[in-house]
Amino acid sequence: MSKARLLLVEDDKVLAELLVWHFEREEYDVRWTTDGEEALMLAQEHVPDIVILDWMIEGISGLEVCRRLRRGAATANVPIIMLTARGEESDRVRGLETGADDYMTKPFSPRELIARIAAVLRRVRPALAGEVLRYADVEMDVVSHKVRRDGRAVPLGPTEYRLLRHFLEHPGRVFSRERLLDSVWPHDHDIELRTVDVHVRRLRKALNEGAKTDLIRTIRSAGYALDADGDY
Amino acid sequence: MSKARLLLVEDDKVLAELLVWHFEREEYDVRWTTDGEEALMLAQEHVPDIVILDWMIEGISGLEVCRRLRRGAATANVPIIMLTARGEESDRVRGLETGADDYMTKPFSPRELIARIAAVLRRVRPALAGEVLRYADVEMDVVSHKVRRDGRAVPLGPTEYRLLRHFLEHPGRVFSRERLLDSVWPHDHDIELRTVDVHVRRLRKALNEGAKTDLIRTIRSAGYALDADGDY
DNA sequence: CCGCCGCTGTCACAAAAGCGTCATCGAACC
DNA sequence: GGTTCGATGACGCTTTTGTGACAGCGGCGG
Repeated sequence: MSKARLLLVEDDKVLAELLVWHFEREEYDVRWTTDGEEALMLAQEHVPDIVILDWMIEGISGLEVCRRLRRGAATANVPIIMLTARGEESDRVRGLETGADDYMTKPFSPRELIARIAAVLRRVRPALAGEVLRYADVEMDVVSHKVRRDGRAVPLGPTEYRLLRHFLEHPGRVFSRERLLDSVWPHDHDIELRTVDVHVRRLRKALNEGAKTDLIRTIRSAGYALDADGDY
Repeated sequence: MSKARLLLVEDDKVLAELLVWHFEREEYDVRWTTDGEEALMLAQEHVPDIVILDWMIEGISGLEVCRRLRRGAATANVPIIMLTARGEESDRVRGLETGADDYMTKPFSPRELIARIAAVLRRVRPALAGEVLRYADVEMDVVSHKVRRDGRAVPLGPTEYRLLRHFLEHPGRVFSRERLLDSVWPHDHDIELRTVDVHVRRLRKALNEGAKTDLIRTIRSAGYALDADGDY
């Protein structure tokens, strides 16, 4: 599993360097900027797994950055932890309501921030926390790379594995072929959209071995989703 | 979509009642216990959408409850917010590492807790956090592309889906066929005005499956509108 | 170093599903 | 009662998805 990509937006250089040091010790792939606009650009060009965002930064405010990240389709679901010197309850509530996932008041301990980051990531990308992913009767052990359905081992190729993992990390959510190519395939070369269909088919075939119900729902002209709900 | 089910484990009765009052105002379906063992039983028998857990409770400790919830297959993914009087950093980190999703130190403001609950739920069950369009007994989950009426799944084609979505985004408003073609159809080629009629019919048919009342009102020589008011 | 084998990406074709149009019927309006 | 506008069912066509086959790549064991 690749490292989790973290974007830090903080204009206090001393604090930022301290945090970067801690983050790197935790094996995060860190990117750091002091500027709101630049943060948005960076997030656009390579979507991070989590954003640590100071409220008071150069250029546009942290709150505004948060709002804009939420508006962008690609970044709408990236978790955000806000940092701030403002300890007022109303500020905290406002931050959370704007779409932040968590909120820490300065001064805080890096260890606690690390712990909160881990808690948020565990929720958003369980695979990064080395847990077992489950959905309906499917289990994926991220550490041993084993997948079983209803207790029975399911043989998967590398791509099918990544595809299934992506679905398991976001059960129920619909993904367009584009988005799947973007998040499941290595970012380098251009691949035909329809290739996704083929891999979905292979995944289905492996997963449904033995007359099981299909867990992957096709949403016409929209994409695919993991879905055990038979009503559809 | 039904209300979010919340399990509160807190043995300070005064605080608990205050919180319950707040939770109910937020339309949560609240269950409250003071005891750790009982909490586990309750969680077993009816899996909650989120658990608010005091660290210091009767019987086994909150931390242990947290750990056991995480171990149970059914409850492994239920988000947990821990409450505690212990403000020590090491405690907070320990709580988060045990699998809590968030952590609040007493005293705290109910508003902030509410905001944190919303933040956590938004991530875990988008459907519970307002990414669902509703009108009367119709719900459209934009993330999973599912539509249900009165709890029953409604199968829709892409165009019907977009059409309904448009109506749900502007309930009660009347749209001319032109306007609908303009905002619901892809902007490329010219389409016969009457085609709208046909799609409205298909949408009605799917939506009214099983002798439901018609939710789409026809306004003669003007257009269509979403409208549950049967007085017309 | 060679050859086998598993995996991948792409294609062409088949099967669905959905779409737009029309002709016709029915209801509302004047 | 005539006229206008909307509802409806049928139908051929287009778009989208499913599927099987295949050739290329790359790793691995021999």
